[in-house]
Amino acid sequence: MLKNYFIEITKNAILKAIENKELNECEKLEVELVCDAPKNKDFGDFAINVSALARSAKMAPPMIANAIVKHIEEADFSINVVAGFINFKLENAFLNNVIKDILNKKDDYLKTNVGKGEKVNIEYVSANPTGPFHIGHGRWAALGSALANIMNYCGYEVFQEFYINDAGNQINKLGKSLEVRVKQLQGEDIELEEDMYPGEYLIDCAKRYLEDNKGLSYADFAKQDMLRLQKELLENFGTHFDLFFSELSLYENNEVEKSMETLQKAGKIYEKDGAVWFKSSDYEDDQDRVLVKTDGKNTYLTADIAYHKNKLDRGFDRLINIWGADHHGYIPRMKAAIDALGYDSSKLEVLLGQLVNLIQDGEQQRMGKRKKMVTLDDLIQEVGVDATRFWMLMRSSDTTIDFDVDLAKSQSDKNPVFYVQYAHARACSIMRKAIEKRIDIDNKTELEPILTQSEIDEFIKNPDISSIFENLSDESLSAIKALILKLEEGKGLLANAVKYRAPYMLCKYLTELANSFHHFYNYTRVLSDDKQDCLKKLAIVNSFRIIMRTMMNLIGVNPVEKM
RNA sequence: GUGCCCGUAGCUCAGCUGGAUAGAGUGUUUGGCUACGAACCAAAAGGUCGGGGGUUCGAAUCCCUCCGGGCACGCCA
Repeated sequence: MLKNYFIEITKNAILKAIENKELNECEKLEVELVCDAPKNKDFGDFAINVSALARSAKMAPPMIANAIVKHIEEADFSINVVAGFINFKLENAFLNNVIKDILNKKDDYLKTNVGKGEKVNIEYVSANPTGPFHIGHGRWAALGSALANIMNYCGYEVFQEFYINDAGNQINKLGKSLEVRVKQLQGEDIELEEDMYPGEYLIDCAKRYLEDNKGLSYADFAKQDMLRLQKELLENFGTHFDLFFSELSLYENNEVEKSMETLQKAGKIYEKDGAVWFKSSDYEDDQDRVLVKTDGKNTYLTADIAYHKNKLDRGFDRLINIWGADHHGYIPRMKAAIDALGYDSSKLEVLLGQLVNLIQDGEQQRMGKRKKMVTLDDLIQEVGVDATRFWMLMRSSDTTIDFDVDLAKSQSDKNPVFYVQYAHARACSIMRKAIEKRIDIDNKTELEPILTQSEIDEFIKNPDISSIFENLSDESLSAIKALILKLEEGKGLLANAVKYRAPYMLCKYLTELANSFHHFYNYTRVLSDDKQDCLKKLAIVNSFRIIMRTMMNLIGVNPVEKM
């Protein structure tokens, strides 16, 4: 990465300057120098601010900068100093190397080994199998799968998991609700009771039950039916799980019992008021938690402890759970349980996402509290998978999303995803045009294509685009430089997105990159009869296409070639 | 009351490991298609970075405090 390259150079120069007594010793030599693009492009392409050294070196920032610069040899770049900033301006050879590198590594160009092979389990969505997903689930599905993709791409060994909450009381309720719906279809005069599931989706489920109940109970049939629908939707939404883990199986395999025993042996369990308690207040939790209720049934936590033990026993170095912010109070007890079981709770990382508010008819609605709620399925039908995913991912997960359904429908073509896809499709179109036959407008005769695919392939093997930096307009030249630098930025950006578990950074980057391309396109004619010139510019277009599709694939948005 | 998240342009949001003139999309106004996709580009206008204090050469960014909005504080899942 270019930024790190300049930081290295600068650090070495600092050492030399100190050696020559041109710079006072500074304690904060190990300070992290930050390299960024200057606000003002006239200063250069990258800038390092040395003001951070000012205090310990007891020198004014400009003097420090000048002392350092003496020890940097200009190569493919030039330097100028403004105040405490050392500005680097790239020469053309630098840009040429970026293009060469991208065309050489193709879809692997953005890879950095951040993960170092660490085994990570990402658990997300994990809904009850009692009905269709609401829009909020869509956020977790998009976030989890995008995070899994970028971590996997950057060197983690990622395993994606969905925990099926199929053991609780809600399954009985689901079964009873289905029973009523079935009997209604059979003509019985019977109504749903107060605490049953009112959704009309169970009517369809009842129809399927009547067609073929497979010899299952109402509850089992409904559960399997709902789970099947959920799985279908998730796959359709570009979200793939390696494992759907059943809560019920923890009971069937006695794993709940075993983890309870482990806690017992650790002395972290006691009885009080007819219930069994976990002494989570021995850790960071502010109070103890019930594991077995007075009615003899387990709480949700009890099985969840066994589940996390199961995950840890499978040898993951790290567990990432994606939870809605409404579950944040649950974190301390889960961490306490992991510690009490004898594992390291720092292996558990909980990514809290703020909720999605649904706005309908100008009114805010609480998720799942209304009968006529909009499901994720409805939304996808209306605006499509790509637009939905992009919309869910483009905001930091720390921000509550107000999802105005009507706005999303009416303005679906204003969704930034189309801007991004358009840029990619445009680039693809240019690539196509280059090898297609043309029509001469004046004579209405057919002309041979400008280039053949094999000519392009040959050029791409060892591209040299240096010469196109001559003979271009100022606008065109600066647009090309900006585009190439933006392409190069992708690698560092992706590494950061992984580090901060923040796929939204990719959306922002994609929008910026698309803008750089559109800008470039506007000032630079790519196709012409000059074959060599064409090949060089196509190399840039192709590089753009590669970075674009790599990033889009990572967030699960389809890099369409035509639209 | 306690804990967590948020408060930045009319609206939706970036920027928050402290650094140059606080950015983008959208909306408004204006200019740009006889050549590769105008679903595009460019320009203008638009700001007490919620208020106040503090640390610092320097604060949207760190600390304290207050205000406003959201979420959670179950023997629900």
